[in-house]
Amino acid sequence: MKRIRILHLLKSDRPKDNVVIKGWVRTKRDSRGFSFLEINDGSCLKNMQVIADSSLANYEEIKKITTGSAVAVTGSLMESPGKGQQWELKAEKVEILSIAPDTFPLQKKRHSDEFLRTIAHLRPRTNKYGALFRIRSELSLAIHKFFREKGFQYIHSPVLTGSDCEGAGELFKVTALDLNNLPQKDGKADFSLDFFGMEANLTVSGQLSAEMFALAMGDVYTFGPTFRAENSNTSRHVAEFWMVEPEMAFSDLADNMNLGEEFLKYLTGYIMDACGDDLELFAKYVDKNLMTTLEGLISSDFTRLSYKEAVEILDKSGQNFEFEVGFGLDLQSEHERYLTEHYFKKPVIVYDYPKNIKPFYMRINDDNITVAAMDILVPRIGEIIGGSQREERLDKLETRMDEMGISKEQYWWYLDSRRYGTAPHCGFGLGFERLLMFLTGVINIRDVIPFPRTPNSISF
RNA sequence: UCCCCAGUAGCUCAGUUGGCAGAGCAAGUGGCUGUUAACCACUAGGUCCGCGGUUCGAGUCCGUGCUGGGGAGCCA
Repeated sequence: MKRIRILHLLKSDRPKDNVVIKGWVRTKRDSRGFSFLEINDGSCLKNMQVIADSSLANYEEIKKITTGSAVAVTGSLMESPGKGQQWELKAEKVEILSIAPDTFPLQKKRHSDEFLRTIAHLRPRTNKYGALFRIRSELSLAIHKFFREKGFQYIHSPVLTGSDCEGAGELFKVTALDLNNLPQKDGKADFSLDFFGMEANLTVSGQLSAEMFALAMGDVYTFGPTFRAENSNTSRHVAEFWMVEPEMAFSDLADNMNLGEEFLKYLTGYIMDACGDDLELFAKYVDKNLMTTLEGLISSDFTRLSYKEAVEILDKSGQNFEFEVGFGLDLQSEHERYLTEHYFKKPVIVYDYPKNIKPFYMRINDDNITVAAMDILVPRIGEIIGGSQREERLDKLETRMDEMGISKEQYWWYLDSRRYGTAPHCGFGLGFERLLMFLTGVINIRDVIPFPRTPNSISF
């Protein structure tokens, strides 16, 4: 008989006979003559309370069931006479699929996030991480739904790349050469003998691929893993993370800001709607202000101001910042958080940054000093979206690449898009994990990705 | 990579001035007629992160290494 998921069973509007559930025992409470089993199957936060009577043939075995054991229960769904749950399952058969020995590391009480990271393979069996990864799954779906409704097409940008893209961060090198016996040429490794005949890396961004496709298919997006080999040891960085990168043809920076704002509001509303029970756990135990923050994002118009105005506000703030504020200097975490958390108290979009702190592909403004860039800042996270209008004019792009010492030969294909039917276009990148942190109130990025990759840590 | 903090039972943590290694939960045994992170009693459980030093005596003080965390930079 096919198992029914606890999520669906708990939504039943009437008693049901002959149902089968399969899952893991969260806790067992024995009474004289019968036992209560709390079963969780991962389909939802709630457990199914199972009543196992001593009249069951294998009751002596049932009494030995431990936390973490896997069971299949056949029985009748009945109204529960006890308080705390509407339904319970009166067992007719309890099949013990496997008993977890007493070394099972999860206790019924709360564990620290630090400890759970050391058993990342078991943490989805806890309430918090089960809820988190259900939200992660729903959020992925919501991203596709948003773009589909907007007429965007999904592009699979490559994971292996020959270019280093915007020079964003350190690269993970990819090779099929024998690292213990590297072929040498002029004292260096000879990658002409490697699989691709040249150096290859894991991608740091799908943007350049997305641009090529936007200039063919109109509106597109990528959503996939990206890799940075930076030795970052913070609660906001991992070496492998997922990024969403939309790219729109025939659009300018204002369109880009509008899309970013609409996108964040859609996703936040979607999760509040689709993940009520799971989100409630985070509002209750992780961040008491979570719902206020999320509702604030949905209901407010994001403040839009130029980088120049932002610097003026910071200058006049009277705050004692650790880092200097001034035109031409990048905004630091503390500056971004001051703007969104204290000064405006809502999401903020900063645009028109000085060109010297931004990459080569951003469109130069008429002042020849700033570029058409925009960052969206949200409370608690800081920068959650970074984007720009791209430089579509071939001569300006080449000049800028020369200035910055970027090889035009290597990017011949990128420049081709500006030779043949170039058009204004723009896009942005959103760190998927950072969005999850914002939506759940979780403060460490290692806790919103199934198996985090950080310096010195790739055991799982 | 830099600055700061921490490491005691399977887990969460206490351990006073340097003087017998502790509690709750988990585990085991027994009890309890409907429990809700059940409850009650009992049992068992320790390389006090590693190495070195000071001392009559170190979980406690000093040095060093490792691991984890917080903050910063880099960035998403």
